[in-house]
Amino acid sequence: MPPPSLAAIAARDTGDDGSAGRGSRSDRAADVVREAILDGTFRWGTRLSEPQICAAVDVSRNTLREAFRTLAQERLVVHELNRGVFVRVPTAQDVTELYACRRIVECAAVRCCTGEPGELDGVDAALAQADALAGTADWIGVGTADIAFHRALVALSRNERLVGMTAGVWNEMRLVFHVVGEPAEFHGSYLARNHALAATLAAGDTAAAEAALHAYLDDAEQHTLETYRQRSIAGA
Amino acid sequence: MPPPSLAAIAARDTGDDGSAGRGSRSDRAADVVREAILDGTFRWGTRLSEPQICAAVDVSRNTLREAFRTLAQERLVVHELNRGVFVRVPTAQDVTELYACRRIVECAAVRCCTGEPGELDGVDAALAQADALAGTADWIGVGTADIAFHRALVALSRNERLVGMTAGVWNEMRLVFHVVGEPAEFHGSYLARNHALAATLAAGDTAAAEAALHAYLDDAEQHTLETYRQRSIAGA
DNA sequence: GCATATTTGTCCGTATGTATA
DNA sequence: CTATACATACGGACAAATATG
Repeated sequence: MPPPSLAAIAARDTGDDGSAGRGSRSDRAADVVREAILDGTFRWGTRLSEPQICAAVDVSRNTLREAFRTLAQERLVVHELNRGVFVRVPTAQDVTELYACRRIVECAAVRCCTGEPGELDGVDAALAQADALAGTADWIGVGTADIAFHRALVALSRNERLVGMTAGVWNEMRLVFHVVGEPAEFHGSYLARNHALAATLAAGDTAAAEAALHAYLDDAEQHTLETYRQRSIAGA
Repeated sequence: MPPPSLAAIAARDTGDDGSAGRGSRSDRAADVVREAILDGTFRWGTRLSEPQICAAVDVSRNTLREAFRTLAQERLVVHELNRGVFVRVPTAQDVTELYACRRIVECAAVRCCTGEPGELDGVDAALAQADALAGTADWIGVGTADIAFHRALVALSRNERLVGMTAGVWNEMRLVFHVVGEPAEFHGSYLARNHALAATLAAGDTAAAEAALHAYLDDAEQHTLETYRQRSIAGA
């Protein structure tokens, strides 16, 4: 297999904002690699070679290793001693735990919904984004917007710490979507349910919304696990 | 103020297991510094000087910086660009969010209690530890055991990811306890309630246990915030 | 099974920029 | 305003572990 287009990654780096001002160098290196993982440039299970990526993003090994440490804590990569860092491969067991976490946190956050004006702005924005991308058949983008929608649900708790705590969950969900291959119909069916959920919330019926969300996550979990079984992906 | 006893920290390093075998050097450096923060050797707000700690734990700056990155993600220290790393100081706002997270996660975990034999072993062990330390008037130890008790409650979910997600919460709670100064009576009153909670769980009444836990966390939050107000600790 | 090449883990020295006294 | 101390980042070096032929 040919190495991923590292040149394109380096280009993204410089094209960011021109001046290399804000944030430390290792943070910006982490940004570039994170983006490449989330959009699928670095596929699940790929080993990330230090020398190659050092050259691509133009940082020293020490700086890149700090960036790797950040990404490891974000659950995007796993670090194996003396072997290097690899893009994480979520197992079937991971999928089960991921959805269990989401049921707990998302349902609790929805219960915090108060109905004050503007509260659902973030939720609606994610929905609009998903609609737009579905129109252009960009299903990876739709998957990302779906994640943004559910992250916006957690933000309803108005608890910055809870949002930060779930950051790793969304990263792993992005990897899960890449693993299942995101066929066109995978996210399409959930887009309608997201709309229904938002409407229930806007109507102020948080109890019904919570119940619907719980069922939604149960269904999505089963759907994902079924896809895992079909493709014989490791579950240990 | 005199610098903390760095020599004692270095001694702990070698006294760990003799051979410096398992884990990377940066991981072991993080272990030493983490322990020093959790047990109060490095007080809240303290700036952690790279040169001093490098000498104390006998690692290079690059390695120590990797360790700092780990501790920052664990929420024990905060990293300010070009200024260094500081032991985190939880604000009153942090306390509020912390307890909100705990209400959500701990109550959900308790609901997962099935009643199978041995399920409460971790919970009981933490209680026994707290009792023993209360007997020796080691109130810092009692606070740590209290945290271990509640961490064991989360483990009832049998969700390794949920346990990992809350790791930062327990670290910050430890810092909160250090900030409030943990007088003798601070943890003592909750020890009895922990025992009652465990008894309710052992009896299989998870609904009552969840209600009691919710009330417990409400009370502890108010108690902590009151102490914050009395000592005029920043809340922004 | 063995020798070799690659890669990682760790360290040092140093230059540059930034904050503080 | 200058000076000092410190954090940031680089490049090079070597040992150890791993992968490859």
